[in-house]
Amino acid sequence: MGYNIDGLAERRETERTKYFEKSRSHMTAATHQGKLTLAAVAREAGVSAPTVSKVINGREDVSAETRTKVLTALARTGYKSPVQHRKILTGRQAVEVVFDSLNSAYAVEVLNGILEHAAESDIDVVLSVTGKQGATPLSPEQRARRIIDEGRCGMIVVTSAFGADQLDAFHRRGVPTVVIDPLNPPPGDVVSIGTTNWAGGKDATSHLLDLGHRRIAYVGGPDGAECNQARLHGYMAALRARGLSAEDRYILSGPFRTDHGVQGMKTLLRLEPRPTAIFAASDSIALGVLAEARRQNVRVPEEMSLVGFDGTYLAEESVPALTSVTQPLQEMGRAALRFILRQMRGETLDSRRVELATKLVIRDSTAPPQALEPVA
Amino acid sequence: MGYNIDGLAERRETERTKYFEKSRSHMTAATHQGKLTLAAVAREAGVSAPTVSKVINGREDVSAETRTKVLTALARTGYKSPVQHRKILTGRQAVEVVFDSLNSAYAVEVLNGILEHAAESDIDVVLSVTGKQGATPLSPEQRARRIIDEGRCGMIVVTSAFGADQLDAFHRRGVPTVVIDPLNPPPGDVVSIGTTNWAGGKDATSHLLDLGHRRIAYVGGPDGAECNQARLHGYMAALRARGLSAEDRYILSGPFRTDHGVQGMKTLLRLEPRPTAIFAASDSIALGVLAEARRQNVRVPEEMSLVGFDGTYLAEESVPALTSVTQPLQEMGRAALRFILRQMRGETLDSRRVELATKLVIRDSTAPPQALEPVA
DNA sequence: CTGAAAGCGCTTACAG
DNA sequence: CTGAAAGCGCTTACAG
Repeated sequence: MGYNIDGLAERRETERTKYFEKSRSHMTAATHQGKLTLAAVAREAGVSAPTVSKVINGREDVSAETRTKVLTALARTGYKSPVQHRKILTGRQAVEVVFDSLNSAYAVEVLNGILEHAAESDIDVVLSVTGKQGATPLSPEQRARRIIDEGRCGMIVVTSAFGADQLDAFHRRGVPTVVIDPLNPPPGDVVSIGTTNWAGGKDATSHLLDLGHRRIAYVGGPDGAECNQARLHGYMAALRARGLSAEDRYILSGPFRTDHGVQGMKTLLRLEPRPTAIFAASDSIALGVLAEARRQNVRVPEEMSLVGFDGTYLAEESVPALTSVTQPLQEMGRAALRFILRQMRGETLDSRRVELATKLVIRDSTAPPQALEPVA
Repeated sequence: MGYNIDGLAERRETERTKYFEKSRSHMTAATHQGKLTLAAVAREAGVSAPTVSKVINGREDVSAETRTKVLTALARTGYKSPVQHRKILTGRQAVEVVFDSLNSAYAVEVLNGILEHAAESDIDVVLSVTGKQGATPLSPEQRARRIIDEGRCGMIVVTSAFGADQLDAFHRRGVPTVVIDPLNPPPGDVVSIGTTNWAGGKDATSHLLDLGHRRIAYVGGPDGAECNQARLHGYMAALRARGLSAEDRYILSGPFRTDHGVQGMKTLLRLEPRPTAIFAASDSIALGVLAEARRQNVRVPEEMSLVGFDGTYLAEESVPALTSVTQPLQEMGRAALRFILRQMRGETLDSRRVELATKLVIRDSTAPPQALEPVA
């Protein structure tokens, strides 16, 4: 056998991780007795060893069908290349995590969830941030290669900087990959985690309608973002359910940032008639709305009700505290890692898309329209 | 050839590390032309390949004389096993980074600085957070052992959870370690990075004095924290320089958190005479002060001036924007990593303690006492 | 103690 | 697109 891996195995017998044990339990009878070689995987998949080699090395000259068979066999047997194998015997696993930026409470909460679950599972987290790439920008193939070379056990993507080609490159090479709240649906088989944005948008809007508001504006997120579209459609659905229709001029879009909220509020306050309530697509946007309201002496919630989205600590700490649609951000992070661990163990996933439930949390920024008394 | 190392070498020709280049320059003519295989080393040593294999794998059944010949040849040719070779060609170094928590703009900014410099230096960042430790709590020795086993190139500590014993354990084992803004001075030789807290505290207070304030309160950080003591002493020095003395009841302490600011403001507003200005030991504390001011309808800066500390985006985005002592947080992160890289390279450091300069940034939360007109 | 020979696991080149 | 065959580099078993 190659490169003295077994000597190592002997010396460090006690350090085998639970994974390794688990992955063994998924091996089929055929592979159970022998070593788990590439040839064994080939047998399992009903193809030749060279074909498995090609799939592992990301060659193009493999049919989609064969590739699928091989990937399945790889997952089922829990095959590890000698390098990975050695890594499992001697070291800790690490998951690669990539964020767009950490400058949002949203990102930090998701990261907290990942870190927590990683600590529990004894896995390292290798963090990087898009835009802070090294001197040499990498092609999707190179990046995938590197992830494999470094022996990462998977990839959590919380950025829109990775296109479908990149995600596909990870997936084709069998790197378990999970995308959190993607702007666009990821390609084919890549797992994605989101929340019930549509329901959240509907809940936020219904709450305002229940309070008696009829002119409700939506200060939305980026036009292209799927989560924003879902929230917008939830908003429209709630209006329609009461026989109201959305007015274009009450619907804005822009980045999930405070300054967009400031601009949006300026725009809305110039309208005649003004809306009496605003549903903001994120807490940061809502804080911008709130700041501009304060500058223009528009009292919240007396003269303007405001609902945010995300439910981060920003919502709790703002004055007035912000009614907001809470997303289980930590849980999203935890779930992402959980999925990767499952894929590593070769378990079959029930679904490629998971939506966790949002929950409207009512605080002090919403009230009936034209309320005369400040909320206590 | 084995495990695709050569294809890799081709594809990543440009990425060879200086390392590798160095080892090449040691190759003899014989090995220069071909690949540097174990067989080539054998030729060089005048023995067979199996013999070299035995030496590399630490077998006993090799004569001392033969072993010496082989070791010499190994050194002269710079032979690397496939695994090592691969690691050199593809492998990256990683620095271990430990935070107390990421739930502060302060922490995220420091982390941003680390990530940025890491990306530039092609180094991975392995992040963890204190309190989210795995199932098995590690002893200082075990933790140090693990850092070494995983081949980390260094350790950046932004937490008070590691005591002097832990830091010492890292240092004794030769793991380059840098502590950022430690609550207490780290032991002996460990490098620490901070800012000019004393000067910052003095600047903040002098600014308020210059505006004409005489009753200035300090809503401080944790009693034990060195950075807090320095800020407090800067505050007192500024007062003394004007012939004023600090009043105990104007000096509070507590955690660097919003709720402490809220409580502090409640306490101060009950005093008679009230202070006309507050120096808060962090932006989060200042935001708590600001929130309570709003609740109690105390206008800032007209009825109460407020200076924060940190200069994170929180200060910029608050309404009114917060005058604050800016710390170069990103630069602290960058500097920490820079120090580790230097220690790795064996450079001698001029100093075990670095203080970066703070800078007072004046925004809209400070004004002369009892100003009648709001600041534009 | 040494190394020729056999073997292992993976990859490559190429015939079909 | 696939896989039999050849090849590579390292290791092992064993004859001397």
